[in-house]
Amino acid sequence: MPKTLQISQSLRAWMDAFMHRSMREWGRFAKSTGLTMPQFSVLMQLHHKGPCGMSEISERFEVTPAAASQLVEKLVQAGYLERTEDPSDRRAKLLSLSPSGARLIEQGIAERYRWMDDLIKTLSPEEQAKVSEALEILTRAAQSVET
Amino acid sequence: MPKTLQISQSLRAWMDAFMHRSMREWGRFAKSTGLTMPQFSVLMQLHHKGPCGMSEISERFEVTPAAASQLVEKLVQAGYLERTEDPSDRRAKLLSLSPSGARLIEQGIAERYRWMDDLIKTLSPEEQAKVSEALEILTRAAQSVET
DNA sequence: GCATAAATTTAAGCCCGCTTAATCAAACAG
DNA sequence: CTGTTTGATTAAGCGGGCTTAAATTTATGC
Repeated sequence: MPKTLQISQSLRAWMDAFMHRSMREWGRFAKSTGLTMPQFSVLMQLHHKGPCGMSEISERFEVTPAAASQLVEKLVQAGYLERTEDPSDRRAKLLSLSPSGARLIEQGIAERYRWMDDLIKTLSPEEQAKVSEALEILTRAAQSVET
Repeated sequence: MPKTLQISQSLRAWMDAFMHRSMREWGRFAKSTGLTMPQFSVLMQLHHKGPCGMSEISERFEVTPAAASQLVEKLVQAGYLERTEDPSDRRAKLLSLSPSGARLIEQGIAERYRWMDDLIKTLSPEEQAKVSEALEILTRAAQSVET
């Protein structure tokens, strides 16, 4: 088997195994907080990329500005988001996670990665070293390919 | 830095980078097919675990049997799922991907992993070998931890 | 064989996300 | 200053997913 095909297959196998678990767990966690997945995704986005404007939400999620506005409105009501006027353009709004929103996401991340930590514990030290190195390679490559 | 912490961090970094891209792409693809995420998830589940009964859907997605039934009904109507009587218990139903459903998922997977293949191409042969080995270790570990 | 339990389905109703269309306020171009 | 464009919001309406409750069919225990 050619190398490139082989690694491609290992990557897919891992991603398949991981994605299923991961998406289910996000869903569960979101549900346990009373948030819907779209709402949760917005919080995740803010956590990942930092504060942004309303239009960025609408673009990133590929929905109309109206939809974005309604989605954000609910999160503001729930106290997870802060929506302030953009000083440089008073038509625009600036969105950021509230402390409570940030706490929620941190907690979700912690829960979500717990099984991965358990998984790592089952590896021998040599395996851990190999895995660690490989992941750094991948992450570096992913950053350089980032759009 | 202790090994276990280090690998845990590399794993998280990679997963963060990967998950965001991945979930967005699944969403896009699902939308392009006219399916909703829950519908799509059911197809994915079937693809991943093979045929199963109605009750398994309801358990796995943590929804009532009624909800599962309605969800499946739409997928059957759309021609992506086949629903047959379980010969060993005529109350139960057996669900499996139709050829068209299988094709859909294969295509989604192919599109979804394209960027990963591009990513792999940027690695040197030695890096590819390391990554490949590490991913096999992880996948094996994930399977043995599987609930 | 009969009462009970189990696997699904159907129907009614709720909330949510999304869209389009209309509205409003601020920015901008002449 | 005025007409236009831009960013956001609101309202109305559609379809989806979900739940509960009721109905149907098939298995099971005694």
